[in-house]
Amino acid sequence: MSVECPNFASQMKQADISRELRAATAKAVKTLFNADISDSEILINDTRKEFEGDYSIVVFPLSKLSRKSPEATAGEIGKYLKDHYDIIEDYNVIKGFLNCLIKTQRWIEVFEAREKTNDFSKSNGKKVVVEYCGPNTNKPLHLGHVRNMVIGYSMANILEAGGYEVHKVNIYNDRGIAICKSMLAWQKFGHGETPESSGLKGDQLVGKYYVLFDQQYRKQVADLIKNGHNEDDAKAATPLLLEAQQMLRKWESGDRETIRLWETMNRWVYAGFEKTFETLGVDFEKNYYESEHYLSGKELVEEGLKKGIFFRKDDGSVWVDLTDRGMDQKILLRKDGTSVYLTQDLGTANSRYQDFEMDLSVYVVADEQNYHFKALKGTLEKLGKPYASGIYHLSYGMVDLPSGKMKSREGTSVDADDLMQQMFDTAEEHTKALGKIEAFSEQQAQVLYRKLGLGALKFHLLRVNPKRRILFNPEESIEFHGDTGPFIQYTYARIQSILKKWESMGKPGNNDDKSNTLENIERFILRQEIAFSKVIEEACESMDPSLIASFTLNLAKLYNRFYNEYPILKAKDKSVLFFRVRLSEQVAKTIEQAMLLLGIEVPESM
RNA sequence: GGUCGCGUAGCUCAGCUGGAUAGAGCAACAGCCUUCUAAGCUGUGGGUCGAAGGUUCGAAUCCUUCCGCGAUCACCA
Repeated sequence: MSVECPNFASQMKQADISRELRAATAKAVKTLFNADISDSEILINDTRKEFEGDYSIVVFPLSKLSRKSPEATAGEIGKYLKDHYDIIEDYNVIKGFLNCLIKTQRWIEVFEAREKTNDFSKSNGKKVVVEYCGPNTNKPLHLGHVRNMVIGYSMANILEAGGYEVHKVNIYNDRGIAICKSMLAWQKFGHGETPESSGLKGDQLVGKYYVLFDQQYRKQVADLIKNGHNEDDAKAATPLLLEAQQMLRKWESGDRETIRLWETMNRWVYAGFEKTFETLGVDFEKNYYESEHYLSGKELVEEGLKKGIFFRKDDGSVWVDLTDRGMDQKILLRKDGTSVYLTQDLGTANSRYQDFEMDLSVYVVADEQNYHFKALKGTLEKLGKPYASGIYHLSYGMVDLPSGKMKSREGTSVDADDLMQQMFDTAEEHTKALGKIEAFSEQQAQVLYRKLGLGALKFHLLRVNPKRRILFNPEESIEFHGDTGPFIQYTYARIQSILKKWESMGKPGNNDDKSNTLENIERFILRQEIAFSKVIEEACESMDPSLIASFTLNLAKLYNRFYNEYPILKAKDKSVLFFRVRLSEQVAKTIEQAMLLLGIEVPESM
């Protein structure tokens, strides 16, 4: 059974003039020069603003087929197009570029088609799981997690717009030595402190003891060094570290008291994380816990051994040889039979496939783990797992401070909750300074500050290519002017203001009022509008939300130029007024959709 | 040392599978609100696209070498 539902992408394609032009050019080449060329081989650019035209066909490659000069070739193709396609108003040739001016009528038709396709609904029949966040449970979330979450959440939205059925999941690294350090410090120095008794968010409370552990630990190391130990010995021999290791062993052997403490403190952390997720506006369909999976993956190792893909060394440890893929040998089981990181991820990948049977599995994880994911994928491929090829590591660069890497235990990391609060405060300052929201209730104002603060923060993180490192200077606050989230939000709010005013005017204009002129800037806006679906496709293919960010920024810039240079509600001609209102409305819709793909909300006024 | 990534204006970044005189924002300077929201718009200055070769009609983009920065190559996760 198949349901015919409007497919955003395919309808948009019908309204894609550059695609029409490409097909027409291929036909022209066939007719004029009797040469075959596929549509995709024809390169079409937006005409640069210093020349007349909407789209430019790059003719250099075609002159090989015509055996004429680029200019002559362009001239012939231009004439053919103008004679045979009524979408061409005129053309001109400059060097090897054929600049085509599209008829106003065609632009209007395309615009009307665009107006009708404002939702994405058609599925591509594929499932994707997006794993993001992946925190340790011994400390609160920091700016690095924020970048991760914002990328993951946005990429999930973009994939959904691209037709995927999307499942967002989180993985909690809830066991190991790190959480034991927090537990031990709390046990020794906490005096029974709880989130309730201290008023601290649970994750902040647990993080406090993680930092405290490190401080006490350093003190002990210093003492040992003073008493004649060398540094390496001292680091390994402090009573605190030995105790933490002891605690980890007790945890692994299932010691009831240790497990109970671990459960309690993790519960605090999860409650704290939930608040941060809610404030940031991200969510997960399912949570995975390392504590439930760290033993799994062993069956896969058995399977690999049986198939002869893995091998056992003399000491009993099990390895996979990835040298044929330019990697090394990787250990899978220690000689005592315990599993390592890679083994665990083998196990989680497997159970994830049992849970979702996804076609694609996206892991949003920092680029320090590039090698690990290459090894994971390579190992699963060797095992012949059906989901191996669908593994995609969405690798992003870490966030640095001017002083270097963020380190939670040294207290140098930028706390996610603090940062968001700071953004809200800054948004409030800016807004109050402008004094445009007197009509707002306190409640409405708070909602606005949150939208603007998050808009600024998320856009700042998403507008750069994920694989780039980001330098965050706490001394310089994130901008609200220029190429920013609030600038785009402002553009949206401005349009809403126009639309409201238009309504209060009694909505002058109707569909009989056909405009037959377009300003250049209006054509530029339309050209940008109809590129949206292609940008979504590209963002899916390259797993890169920054493409959406650039697109949206450009659209907002074009609109603001238009807004500043031309009257909309004050246009003299009613048909022009009506068209400009509709164009504005459409731009607002696109901005809203695009921003939602980034996980950013837009305000009705600001 | 091996592998991978990055290097574009003072700063932060765009630049699609090679295409026109390399584009924005910030910062600096000069303009634009009795007119639809000035978180806006316009203009000016600012570049040997890390370096050198190569491929091409054509290179920031592709190839090679080199320089600089980072990550990784853990029986940590």
